[in-house]
Amino acid sequence: MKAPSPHQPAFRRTRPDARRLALIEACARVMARGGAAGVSVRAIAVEAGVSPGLVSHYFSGIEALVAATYAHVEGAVGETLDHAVEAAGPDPRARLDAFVTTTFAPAIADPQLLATWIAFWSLVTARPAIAAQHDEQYAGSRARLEALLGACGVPATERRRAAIAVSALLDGLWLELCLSPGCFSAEEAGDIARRFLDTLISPDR
Amino acid sequence: MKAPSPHQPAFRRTRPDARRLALIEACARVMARGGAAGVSVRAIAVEAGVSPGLVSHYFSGIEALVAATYAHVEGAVGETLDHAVEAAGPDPRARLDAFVTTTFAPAIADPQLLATWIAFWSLVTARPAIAAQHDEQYAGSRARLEALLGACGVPATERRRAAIAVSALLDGLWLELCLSPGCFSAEEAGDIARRFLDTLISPDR
DNA sequence: ATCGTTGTTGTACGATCGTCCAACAAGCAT
DNA sequence: ATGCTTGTTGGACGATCGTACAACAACGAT
Repeated sequence: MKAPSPHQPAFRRTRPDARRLALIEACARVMARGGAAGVSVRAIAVEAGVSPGLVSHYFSGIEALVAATYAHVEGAVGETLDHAVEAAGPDPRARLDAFVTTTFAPAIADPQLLATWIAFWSLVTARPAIAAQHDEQYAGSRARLEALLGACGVPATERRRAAIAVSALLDGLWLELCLSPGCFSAEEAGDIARRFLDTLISPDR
Repeated sequence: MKAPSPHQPAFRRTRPDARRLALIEACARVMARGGAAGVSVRAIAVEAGVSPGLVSHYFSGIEALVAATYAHVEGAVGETLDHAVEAAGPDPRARLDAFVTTTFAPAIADPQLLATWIAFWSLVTARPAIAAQHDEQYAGSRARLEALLGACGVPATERRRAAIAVSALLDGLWLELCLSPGCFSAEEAGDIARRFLDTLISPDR
């Protein structure tokens, strides 16, 4: 090597939004590995390969980073579900079934993903801002479900309740699937959810 | 005051099991007040009115105390549900409805109670012993539900699935009711669950 | 080639964490 | 009244936490 360069850079500068995203993804990995209790500024900095000071530079605190990570992971989950629904074609019921099946697919019903939710939930009760963020996320999730149910012929007057019910059933199955994966299978969860949908959607169409 | 006593006792001795229970209840109160993240040996000791060293004396660590607290609170919830079922009389469907209604009653669908569950859940992924404890609790909960469903005429071959489904729906509704109490009411949650039970229980009896 | 900006580093700081253990005293047996 | 058992205290200890900040260096502008 001719090596005219006296040294290689000790670090690389990055566009703020890219660095911010890297920190968020590092936070998600740390939570996935060590659980919600293992998150710390230093662990995240090591995971992202940066100095601990950077976390404070991009986020007002560790809680803000957890909240941003939740928002990011929730967005990714939403995209995965949307793509699955779109790939299912035009038939409304097929789209709803795809939504259910994907909810229990390995990419989403992941014990490591649950750690992000738990870390976020643990802040909901005490922090009003976090509670508001959760309400917003839940409202969005329910709206998506209402649209899918409406396309299947669920009357507008029943959509709200139906969406709350489906959302709760899916969440409950998803939670248990993550907490004790050996108790029942993703296929069973999907069957249970689809059978429930049968009772909500009138067959006369 | 004649006060022949030079001083009043600096502390009172207690039977080990009573002190242990007092620490568990103090842990539950601390979690209810400050969320799952606020639990610490010192906070629990202050809440229980004892010295910090006592926590280490009765429990091998803070995680063991959280696990014991979860077991205790879960037992109390189970008793509340059992009493409600018993008070509902002999009719199987009335007993099942009482189970549902009580699940969403203020005593159980309590945001502060959720903190205990979250603190416990945050340990499930990383600690095998905690995971085993959760599996045991879930199996017990499902068995109780299976018995109630069986009494309502759900065939034995379908009981397992039905219990998983009902348990998931109740858990999902309970979770959302705790996380954002303003989104829907306990009455709505009860109506949704009872309507779901209608679809599981054949009316021909 | 040099400058200016700003993303990044590394550390110091005080607070708080869980754990441990020797000393103490409350209450029962004698 | 006295001694003994043991529940209880209270602080020491090292580790780790979140935060703040002055110095540094990468890199585009000039």
